Parts: sequence; structure tokens; C-alpha cells
Amino acid sequence: MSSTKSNHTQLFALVDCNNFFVSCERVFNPTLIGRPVIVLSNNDGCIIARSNEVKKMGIPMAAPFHDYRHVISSKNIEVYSSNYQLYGNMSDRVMDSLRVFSPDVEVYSIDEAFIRFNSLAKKDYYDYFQKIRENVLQWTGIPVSIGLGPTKTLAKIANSLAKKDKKNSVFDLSSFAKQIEVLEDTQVEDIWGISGRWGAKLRMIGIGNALQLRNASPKKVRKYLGVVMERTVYELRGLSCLNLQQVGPRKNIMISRTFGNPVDNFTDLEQAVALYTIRACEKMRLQKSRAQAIYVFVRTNTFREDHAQHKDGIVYGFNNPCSDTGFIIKAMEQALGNIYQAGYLYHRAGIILMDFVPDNVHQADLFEEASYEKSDSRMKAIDNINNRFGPGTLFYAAAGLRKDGDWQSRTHHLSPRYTTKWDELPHVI
DNA sequence: TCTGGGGTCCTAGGACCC
DNA sequence: TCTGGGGTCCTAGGACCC
Repeated sequence: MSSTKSNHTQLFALVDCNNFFVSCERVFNPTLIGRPVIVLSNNDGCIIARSNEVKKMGIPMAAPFHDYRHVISSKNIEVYSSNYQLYGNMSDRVMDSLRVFSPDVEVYSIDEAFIRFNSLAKKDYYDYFQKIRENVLQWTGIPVSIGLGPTKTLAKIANSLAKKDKKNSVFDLSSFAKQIEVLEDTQVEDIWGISGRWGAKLRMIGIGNALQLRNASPKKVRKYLGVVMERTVYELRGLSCLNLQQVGPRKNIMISRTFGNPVDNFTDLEQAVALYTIRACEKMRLQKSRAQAIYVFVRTNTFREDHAQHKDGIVYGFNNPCSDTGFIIKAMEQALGNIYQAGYLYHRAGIILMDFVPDNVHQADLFEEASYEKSDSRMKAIDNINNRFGPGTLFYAAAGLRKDGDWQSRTHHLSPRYTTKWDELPHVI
């Protein structure tokens, strides 16, 4: 793999925002600093972000909110509904800050990014990464932790150690000796890409920690556990198999929600799913794609064993790639009509737009020349208006949709729209 | 009463082809 | 008695991530 020895080896940094959603709320409401705070999932269902104070109380990730109401009120925990507009906005600011330091940034999730460095002298690591942390904090108000390693998998492990070290928040796993020491203390389930099922399989063959997996035979691992696990073995050895990924357009766009209240009639169900379809189509046009199919699904509440259960989903293909909301809503309505069954209490529904092609590629149908001009200009006009007045504004009027159905999500703890109230965002860099 | 919402990649097996 | 064999494409489902 490598032949020439050099002081400048490839280095991956994983930058992870600390308690991201909580940190976002704190940026705009500093009185929350130092106090226990949680952020809830859509519909105020689960706890999906916790401040350090809350983690110390032993409240786990993704715990149902209602199971912890008692502790939450007795310990005066501050509760927020998730505000994805705000978090998405703050995420963009953090990522822009990172690009000041390197063009090789992969946005891995809303609160994580990999950065690759090809020529950075080892002696500079400490100062350099402390400087990145300080600048991101200063420019955005968001604290981050940074893990360093010769591969993405090692950088991930380094990051989890960085988070435990409150003082430095940077952990360097670039040295061989350090890797061996750390990997022995890392459980297989804590390795990126390995979770319960794979962890159990590995333990059955006597591999319980990351050092043991590192030392396993890649050939045997490939044969019995597949190529993904083989790559992990190499990555743990410091041989990079996973490169920075270009963030391209999404391959699927899904919108689905759990309803605020159960839905027992077709009209409400249709209105809810129409809204999801409108949003998904807007997202699809934003990334300049057209879909060739839509998947529509519905389900009742599986937690309610006392209720009759029904779940179904169906794919509808289009003759031509399509990004016209009106057309796709019609397809959705037909699909939904086919799977809906009266007499059930529906709890959740959604759609997935699939099989994308770029919107500049015209695959003319054999019998029908696909003409996108009219549709495209109509969609463009609608998108422009909705950009100013909020997603779906124009379609509510056109399709006669209400915004106040029972299915609307509960968000009883929403913070104000700090970042999206004004057209112009304050420049942070 | 109340239990999220997105995504990706890989594999196995069937269909089909020559 | 013997009933090819290898390649590709597609799809459903599994597993994992944040």
C-alpha cells in the first residue's frame, strides 16, 4: 500500500459538534448554558439530543419522552421540540467555517464532517486543531470535538475519545503505539459500521475488541463476514479504504411523519401525504433531479396491540422522469387509494421519490415526446413564491389543502425561528 | 394519552442472455 | 447415466449510521 516514508502522511479529522441540537438552542438562548436541556424528535416523541448535564442523569438517547416526564420536571430539565430549520442553518455555518481550513470537507451528517489533510507536519497537529476548534466556536457559537487518524474508522474512534476529554476536545490517534493501546480498550460494537448483529457474530468467533479485529485475517474476514468487515480490518490497521465522499444529489427523497392524532378517514390521510409529496418534490427540484417512481406507504400504530393493524406500501412508476408536483400528487393519490383500507386508525404515512435522473437529461419516450418546458416554468414560479412565503404556500391554495388537520405533528416546545425570520442572515465569517 | 425521520450500501437470489 | 456455465441486471431485504 505505502512505499515511500514521509513526514507528511494522509490524515483524516472527524469534526463532531457537541450535543449539536442543544448547542444550537444555547447559541440563541445563553441562559440555557450550564443547565440541563433536551431536544425532542418530531411529534415530541423521543429524546434525540441531551446536554451533558442530562447525560449524567442517565437519560438514554432516543428514549420516549413520556417515560421520563417525571424526571424531566423534577430536575427542571429544559425541553425543546426539534427545530430543523434552525439546526440546518447552524450546520451550514459550521461546515462553511471548516472549509476555511481545507477544501477537502465531507459533510457526513448534520453535525459531523470529515476533513482530509495531505500535507500537515505532525508537530503542528496540536496547535492547528485547537485553532480550528476555537475559530468554529467563535464564528458559530458551536463547540466541536475533533478526532485524528490515518483512516476514517480510526478518526471516528479518536473522536469518541476526544468527546470524553472536556479540556482538549482533540484526540490524536495517528501514532501506531497509541492505536494499539486504544484499540484494545475499544469494544467491537463501538467501531464505526459495527453494531448489535455484527458485534454478536464477531463475539461468537472470539473477537470482542478492536485490536482483535485489527489482527484478524482479512481474507477469512471477507469470506465469512463480507467485504465491509474486511475494509474495517484494513482501516483499523491504518490502511485507508474509505475515501472522502463527494456529496452528490440524494438517490432517494423520503418524507414521512407520525401523525399528531390517529387518522381514520381517507381525506385527512390524503391531505397529509399530499403535503409530504409537495415537500419531497421541492427538495427534488432543488437538487435538480426527476423521479421515475414514487413509493407510498401507510401504517397503523404497532405499539397499540389493542388496535387492528394494517400496513402496506406500493410503488408507482412514471412513463417519463417527472418533477411536476401536480402530476406526482395525482400518482400518489392513486397509489394511496389502492392501499388505504377503511376501518383502521392510521398512525403514520409517507412517500419516497425514487430512481432519479438529472433534470437536464431528456429521455424521450418512444411514443410521447416528453416536454418539460411548461411544467418546469410553472414549478419554478411556484418554488420562487414558496421560497419567500414558506414551503407549500401556493399548493395549499391550489389543492385546497388545510394546514390544521389532526395529523399535524405536535411541537409544544418549539423555540423561535431565530435564523430564518430575516431574509438576510448575519455574516459570520 | 404519549414511542423520530431520514439516509446509504451490500448481499442473495431470480430472470434473462448467449 | 449424462440434462452447461458464466455473466449481468434487477429487486427485496438486511444492517447500519446519525
